[in-house]
Amino acid sequence: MKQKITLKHIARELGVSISTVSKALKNSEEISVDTKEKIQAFAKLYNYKPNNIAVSLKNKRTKNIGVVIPDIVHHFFTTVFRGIEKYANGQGYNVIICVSDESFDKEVINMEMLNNGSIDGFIMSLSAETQQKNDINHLREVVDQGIPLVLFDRVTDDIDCDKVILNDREIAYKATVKLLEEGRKRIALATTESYFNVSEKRAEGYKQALTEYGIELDDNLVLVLPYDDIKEEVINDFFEREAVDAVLSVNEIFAIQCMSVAKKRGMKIPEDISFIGFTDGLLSRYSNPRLTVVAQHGVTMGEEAAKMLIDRVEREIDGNDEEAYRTHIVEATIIERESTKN
Amino acid sequence: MKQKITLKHIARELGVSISTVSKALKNSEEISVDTKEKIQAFAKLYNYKPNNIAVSLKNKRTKNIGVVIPDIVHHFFTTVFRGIEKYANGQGYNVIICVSDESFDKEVINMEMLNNGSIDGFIMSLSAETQQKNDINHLREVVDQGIPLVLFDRVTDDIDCDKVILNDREIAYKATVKLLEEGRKRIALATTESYFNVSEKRAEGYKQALTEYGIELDDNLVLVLPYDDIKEEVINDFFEREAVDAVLSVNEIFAIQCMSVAKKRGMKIPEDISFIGFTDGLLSRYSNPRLTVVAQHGVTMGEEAAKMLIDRVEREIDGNDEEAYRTHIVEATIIERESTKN
DNA sequence: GAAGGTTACGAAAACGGTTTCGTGTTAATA
DNA sequence: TATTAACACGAAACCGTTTTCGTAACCTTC
Repeated sequence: MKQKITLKHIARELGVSISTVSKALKNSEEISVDTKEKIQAFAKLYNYKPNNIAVSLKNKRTKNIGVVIPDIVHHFFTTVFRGIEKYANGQGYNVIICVSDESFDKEVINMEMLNNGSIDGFIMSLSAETQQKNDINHLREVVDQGIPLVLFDRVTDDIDCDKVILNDREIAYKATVKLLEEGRKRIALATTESYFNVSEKRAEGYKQALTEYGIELDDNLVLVLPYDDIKEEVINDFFEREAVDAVLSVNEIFAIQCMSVAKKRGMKIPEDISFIGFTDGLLSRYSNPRLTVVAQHGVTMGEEAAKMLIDRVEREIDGNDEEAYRTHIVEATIIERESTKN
Repeated sequence: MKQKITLKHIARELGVSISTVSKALKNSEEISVDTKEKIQAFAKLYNYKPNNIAVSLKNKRTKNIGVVIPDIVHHFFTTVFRGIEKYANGQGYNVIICVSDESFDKEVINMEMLNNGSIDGFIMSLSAETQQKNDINHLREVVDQGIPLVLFDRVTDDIDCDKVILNDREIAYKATVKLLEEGRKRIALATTESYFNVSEKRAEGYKQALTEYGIELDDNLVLVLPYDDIKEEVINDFFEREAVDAVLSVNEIFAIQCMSVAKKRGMKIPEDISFIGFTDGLLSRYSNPRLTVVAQHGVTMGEEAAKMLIDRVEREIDGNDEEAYRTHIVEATIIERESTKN
């Protein structure tokens, strides 16, 4: 078991000082070519790698970014994370990830765990509970400390920082219009229980489209489902109660489940009823019929978030601090598959 | 923007030495109650948090663990990661994750990025390419350096370290037996192209069961599919060519796709044909019919891997180094749903 | 040959903690 | 009153780097 080698070891072994070794390995002009070659060869031979922790302490930057998300076993967050990781690694940054599990307390604890010098900045999407309570003191604190923060998807207007969001309202509007253009009259909205800002925005788009097409809003057509453990009866009762000829769903699970119930009730898709869901995950791709979806381009969102964060981190280092906060909007697209008419 | 406060600040402000502050905050007996109270109150007021980087440098341990996996947008790995993160966070460890994207080079680069003092140990699952080449010098190197390493799922026999694996052979055997007990005679195996050790083990179990039931092995019943971009025709041709009354699939995607083709060919599930897939993901749960699966208990695997790693890290610190390497076997279970007979 | 300029390197401070050891003050004891 | 022990704290080393500054030794130049 060979221990990691340090500057000190090299210096002692070669009979020079630590500073000389450090400079030589950075190819400093200060050191003679002979000495540099000797030191570099030795370092290479023993596979010297600077200790990152020491460098971090000295430089006051870690090249780590902290990601706090509500869930990882979830297609959208996974793809966003993929984007973050991809961009960050490309820039030589590592990614430390913590999962809040939709819990406010865990979110706070996670942030505290990371906010002790371990990271250069945060990328976050708020937990359900945080959004409900709208308690964002933990975010305020990091912003006040001057630690760069980028919020994505589940953001809050109450905090001033960089953000990456989807054009939720517009795309929901477009999706609804698409259903209307198919001739659908009674379009249901399958949405979440607790109030996520994204669900709200999607509902706005949905309503706007209906209104523009002269269709009266009917609250009975809004089906609110719990985040998990969805009972099929609930959906069945809904279909029993309401004559529905299309469903716009804020996620793919709701859409798939509604589709499944509709099929069981003998409805033909897309002849009798159309479906559009948010999130272009595996479920949509392999469902029967394949589900028309709103692709959220998670990877793009992640890359953009990482870019915004890293740009700001590096700007801070260079001293050009005061750049205004931006909100980047990622354009969702509709992927037409078999659950809607063409 | 208030800067983070350090021991030095507190010391200066309170007119004591840094050592006194450090000790007071650790509630050392050496410091008088008065002084301690004063210092602790001050620290609390200014929300003092020790700088993790400095502590890491001093202690030579980071309380970070590095996870390198082939893919994150993949249900199984995601659940394992969830388990790792859960256990690790509970023990006060953070998790840095890198994705190798099934590429050998990226795997090596990722490990090098982390192996410079940033982490106390690795948890890994090998990339497809690494398994193909069976080039494991990068693993050897970290093991030689005495850095704890835990391999899970996609492991190699050629490296001596802690491992967490599934009882792949046995569970594939059981699944096949289940199909045989249903009276199935021509059981297909849908498997991957490149040779993953897990696919191989599953194939072994499959073959063993057939042999024990006196059924001659027929290589024509083994359907090898590419990892992505599967063409439906390939599967259709397979069904056209071979009379198949059951399919055991090494993952859920293959199973779902085969099921979809079988349905299109007019076969009744599970009357005419049964399906069992590995991985209890969303696809299986929401497919039609719902797919009977082998649950790999990813969270358990992740927790176990994290536990093994952290135990070893902490043992090393305490000096009781030489504990033999273990291989923990997680028992998969079969979840019966609608794609098999009861 | 004195003044000034390079060259090539080392000493030391700094990053923010932890920890060992030394020491001045006070209290207890003989 | 002298000795000693307990108490409360500070100095300093250390973790592994980076970086500033100082300085011998040599080289120019007039």
